[in-house]
Amino acid sequence: MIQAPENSVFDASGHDHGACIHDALTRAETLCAQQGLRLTAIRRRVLELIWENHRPTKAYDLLNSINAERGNAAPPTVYRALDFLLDAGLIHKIESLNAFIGCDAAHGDGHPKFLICRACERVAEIPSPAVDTALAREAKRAGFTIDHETIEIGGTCAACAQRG
Amino acid sequence: MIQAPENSVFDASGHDHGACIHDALTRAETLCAQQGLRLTAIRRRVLELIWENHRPTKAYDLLNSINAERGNAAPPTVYRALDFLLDAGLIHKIESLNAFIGCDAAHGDGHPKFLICRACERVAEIPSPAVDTALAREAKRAGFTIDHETIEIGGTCAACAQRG
DNA sequence: CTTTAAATGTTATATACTAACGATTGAATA
DNA sequence: TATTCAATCGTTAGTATATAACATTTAAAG
Repeated sequence: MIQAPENSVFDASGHDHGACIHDALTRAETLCAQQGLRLTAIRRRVLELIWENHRPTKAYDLLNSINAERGNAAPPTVYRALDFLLDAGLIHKIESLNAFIGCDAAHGDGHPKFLICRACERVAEIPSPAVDTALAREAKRAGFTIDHETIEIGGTCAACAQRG
Repeated sequence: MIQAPENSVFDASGHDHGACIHDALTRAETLCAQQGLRLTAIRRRVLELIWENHRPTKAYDLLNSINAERGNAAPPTVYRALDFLLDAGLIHKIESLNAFIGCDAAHGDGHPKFLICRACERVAEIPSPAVDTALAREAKRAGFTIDHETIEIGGTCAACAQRG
């Protein structure tokens, strides 16, 4: 189990990880039901593995886990599940790590933004309307239409900075 | 030659590409001389190829170009040159494309930020103190120390939007 | 049921990157 | 200028990430 640090967005103290995973899956089921998407066994399991890990998770780690359980997965099995989950907005890809993390909807309506601690490998999905506004202004100035934002801030979280 | 669109940061009208490449290499030479870095033939040629392309350029495309010229390059040849150029701040890696682009210093002192047109594949490196400020504020709120920012905004540039 | 589109299995391959070690080069200095 | 030593480069091999293509299975809809 992850040791609990003490700051806000990275805070894991009082984090009931079992409930966290359960909630994420419930949200996924609700969303898929609403949108007429099929959360199949593989897709559900991949999502669950990502939430269990609660860190950016690599495709081949997922592949190994799936294979340990069912013994018959090839890369496309996992990549197709990941593509589905990405399209459904249930996970995000962290481009700078080639890894995937559950969407906790902390970005609200805005674009997702991540603080990534290199020491503990944990990721916080943060809202920041101010960043969105500033980027929207820059885009407008350039006559640029935004589709997607990749905002990944690498560094050190408070807990890791404190422990040296 | 790239057809010239008409907006600001993506503007290529009146762009003398030969001079642009030449300037970039001159800047690189100056910087390396100042810092006691060795801009060797391979490193220089890789940088030049990236600027000639003037788009995010893949490592293996560079490898193929080098091989067409000299016939004896393996992946490490290119990756080592890219590592050098990255460390020297002469190029940036676009994480969302696994590709590399010349640093045009448009970010000034701040972290580099990119507008990436999916239609024409061109990239504009934009300054935005407002974005930097907003992110710094969010990081501070979280007690997070920033090392590196990956900010890549995908979308459509004005010229591509106009031509449909 | 039957049909059919979606999902999955399977094989193969493309793309991205790195480790390790020997050979060469070139800058510093004896 | 000869020597030395660290930086650079060549080379082989391997690991990591991702996709193409097509066969088979599943399950939703008629």
